[in-house]
Amino acid sequence: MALEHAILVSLLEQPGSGYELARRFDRSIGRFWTATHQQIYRVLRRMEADGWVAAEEVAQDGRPDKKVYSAAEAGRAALAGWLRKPVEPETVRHELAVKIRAAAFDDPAALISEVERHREGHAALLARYLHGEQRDFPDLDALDARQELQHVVLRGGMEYERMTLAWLDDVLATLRRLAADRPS
Amino acid sequence: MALEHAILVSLLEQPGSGYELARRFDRSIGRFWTATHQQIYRVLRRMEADGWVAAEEVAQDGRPDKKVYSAAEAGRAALAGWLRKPVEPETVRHELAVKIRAAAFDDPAALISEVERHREGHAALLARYLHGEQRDFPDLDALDARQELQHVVLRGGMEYERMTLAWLDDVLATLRRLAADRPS
DNA sequence: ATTGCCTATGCAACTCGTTGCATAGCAGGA
DNA sequence: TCCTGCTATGCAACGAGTTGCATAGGCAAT
Repeated sequence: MALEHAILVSLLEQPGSGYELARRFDRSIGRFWTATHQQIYRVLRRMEADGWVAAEEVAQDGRPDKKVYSAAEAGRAALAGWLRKPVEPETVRHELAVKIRAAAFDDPAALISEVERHREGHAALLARYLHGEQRDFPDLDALDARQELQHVVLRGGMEYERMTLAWLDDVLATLRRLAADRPS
Repeated sequence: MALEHAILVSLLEQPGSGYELARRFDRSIGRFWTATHQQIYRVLRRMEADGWVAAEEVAQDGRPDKKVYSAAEAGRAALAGWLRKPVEPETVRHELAVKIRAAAFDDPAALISEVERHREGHAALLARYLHGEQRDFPDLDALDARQELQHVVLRGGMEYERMTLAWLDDVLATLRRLAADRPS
């Protein structure tokens, strides 16, 4: 259960309501840990019961009330404990790789447009990363510890997208070669 | 539900029992789609009921009987349909990235050994890929369509590991710099 | 006026995936 | 001899994650 820890990190960086957390998970944090608002609300209630976070009801004008959560001392301690515990390697689910192997039993050309679609998505994500870097890290020589760590994660995301784009080009070249060799 | 499709691909490449499939998922296929034997047995029963696979009981000598499955025509058709349907981008779960951002609220030095452990795991996996490539693709200039597609997926895995190793070196350098700057 | 979207939280039902355990015969080593 | 491990399948219970729906007021556009 790492969702708790992802929420704790997000709340330590900035307190917020369940709704706000859900939107953060749709944007920055969600690049490496996805969650829906349902999960977030449920886990927040459990974390509040466990004393990991503190909630404060905030009445608003012309909007529903919200509960603003912030990380409590027990939560910070739990996070520190988790940091020191080894984590298993991620379980991978790479559907496109399955499709590529499946193409051997069907028409390879049928996959080309799907791979192109994925390529566009990754290119757009890389562009978003680069844009976000310019906005959030205008001076890369003057970062504090927190920003240094955020930026090294961002660099990982950018390198992943670059590598993926190059690989998808490789896949496309392979599919086109196979389609030319044996036109079905 | 893509487990069905991963199983179909594996059975098209080579028929086998649930147990054999589980071992394949631990080795080759499992690099991009993980599954336990429990999932595989359950899904195989459902696929047999749907007519996607055909099963044949095989009595063995000195071993329990096994049910050898092979892909049926309906399964192949379902796979072809799936190939042509767009697939959503994968939901990412990158626990190490969460930990790195969490280190900002704790001691960055506490993460170093964990990152080194991950680095070793990725280096070992890359070595296994390279070894498998030598074994399964001795002559890269004489591949049929199926092998071409298997190899392009393997290239993706290798590139991913190389990129990850470089990134983890970057992470380690960053953590060590932060640990030296503010020794706690 | 109505429609649709945004904020904000939540219930209920479902599927997916994991974990622990059970059976059962055979092989190999201490 | 006992213990461990491999082949081969499966049940039962649980936890994680998804989907559909509900509420409820305000805002903006058609």
